[in-house]
Amino acid sequence: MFDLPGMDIKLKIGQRIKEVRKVLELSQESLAYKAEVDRTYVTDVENGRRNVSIEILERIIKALDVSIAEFFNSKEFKK
Amino acid sequence: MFDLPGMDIKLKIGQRIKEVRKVLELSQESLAYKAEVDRTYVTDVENGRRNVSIEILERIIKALDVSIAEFFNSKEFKK
DNA sequence: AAAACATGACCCTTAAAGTCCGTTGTATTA
DNA sequence: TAATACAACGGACTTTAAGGGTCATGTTTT
Repeated sequence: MFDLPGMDIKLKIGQRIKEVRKVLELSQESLAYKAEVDRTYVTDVENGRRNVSIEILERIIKALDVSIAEFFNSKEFKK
Repeated sequence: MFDLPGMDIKLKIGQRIKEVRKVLELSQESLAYKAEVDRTYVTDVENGRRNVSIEILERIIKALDVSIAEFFNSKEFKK
């Protein structure tokens, strides 16, 4: 995992989702199911190809069982 | 300012932006200019009428001179 | 070796995000 | 009385997010 300061926000979001998902030992598909989004959509988000809206992102974060504050309280989102 | 647990994420985002903007004594228009978004867009976001994408939100947060982590490290985004 | 599972990479609609032109209301200040 | 600054709102327009389809690939299980 990398974290350059000027790194694309979409990639940061993606890797953070993947990171939390892995801790929960969830597949992309079951995360997608919980968040009520398409399976391929989760793939795209994790790979930084989607500029997600805050409502969809909130659903995904909720499905990861963390608060929004916790989700963003990670190295790549500080400074 | 209120904060019900089930409150719309769009409203939470909006009031948080307004809160930080007021501290900086910035007008909606000059924030819009800094964030390179339309002036009417800032009004809409602050009033919870826009489902902002993460890229636009990042620009607004940057224009508020806070990190993304700091922005979301606020009561309404915890649990 | 085949089946089942997980992920990734395209491609393509349509619903919605985001832009831009206004106008209106209010408060302040000359 | 105007003149200025800010916020809110509307309508029309352009761009893109959201969602879905399909095929390919790699791993694991039977």
